[in-house]
Amino acid sequence: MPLSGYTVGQAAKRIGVSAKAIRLYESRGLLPDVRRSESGYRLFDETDLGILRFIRQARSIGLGLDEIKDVLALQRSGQQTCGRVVALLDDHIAEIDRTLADLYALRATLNDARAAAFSEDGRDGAVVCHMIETDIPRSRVG
Amino acid sequence: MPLSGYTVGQAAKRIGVSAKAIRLYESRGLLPDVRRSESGYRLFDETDLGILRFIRQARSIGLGLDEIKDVLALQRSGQQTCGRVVALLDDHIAEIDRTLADLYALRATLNDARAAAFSEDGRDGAVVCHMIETDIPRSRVG
DNA sequence: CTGTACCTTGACCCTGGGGCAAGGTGTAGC
DNA sequence: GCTACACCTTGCCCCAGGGTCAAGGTACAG
Repeated sequence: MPLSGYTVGQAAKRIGVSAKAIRLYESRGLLPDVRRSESGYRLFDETDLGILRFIRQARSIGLGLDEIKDVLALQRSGQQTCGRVVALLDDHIAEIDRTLADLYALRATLNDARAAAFSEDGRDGAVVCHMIETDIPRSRVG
Repeated sequence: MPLSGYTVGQAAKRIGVSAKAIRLYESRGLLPDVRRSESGYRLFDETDLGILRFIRQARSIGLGLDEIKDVLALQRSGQQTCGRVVALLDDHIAEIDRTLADLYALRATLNDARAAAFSEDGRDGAVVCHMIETDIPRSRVG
């Protein structure tokens, strides 16, 4: 029985996503009502590929599968999705800013730790890494 | 039978880590040979608390449990840990720099997407979000 | 007919724990 | 002693976003 439409592997190759990822999207409800062949193969049409491109784009800018699912549901119901998408983008931008700030602080901390790691410990003459090794008694460590 | 030493909950409170986390550390081999009471309760001494503080510190600067385990093993074997720790820190700093660059690019992309989301689509007069909604035919979406 | 390339579902693995359940234990009050 | 309650034990499932492997069915070329 010849297959009309794209199998999951073909769709994966065209979109640039793994077949496993596509099955995951379907199982999470992002890609409902995928046609099946008599033997159970998924058969994707151009509409499905469009949705998959959408998902890939949305994933690439950090949206989660649940968020993407919500946007897709809005689209399917004929709603305007711009407001929702912009809100999601704003949330993600804000979170990225927080993450950036955290990473900068972490980077500074790591640099300090790196510098401190070379200093000598006065307690017992051993060279230890101050920033990290705070209170491990030598009795049980060495 | 009165318990001599800190139970997992007491240790957790003193260190500022969840009891569940402490059990995880033990199960991953970061905290070997924890003493047990006759009834099976974990009993932590000051040495254990020192190791737990070490783990908390190391976790706070982004080291993974496996990495921390390696450093602890070096310490237990009497090795100098500074070199290893510095190498780990360098790895993490480099990865943070990569992540920072990625996040900056992502932030820029999101800002572009946000701006583009407000523009109108010429195809069918509907206002859609260009950056994301690329090719989903209206036939099946709306 | 056979080879092999692809498909299916299912289950387990990763991080670093969170949360829950069933049952044992420590301790205090009465 | 009995009870109440907090805390402990182990074990299992859950989170994101899949990766990887297994057992078995299917499409297609030669």
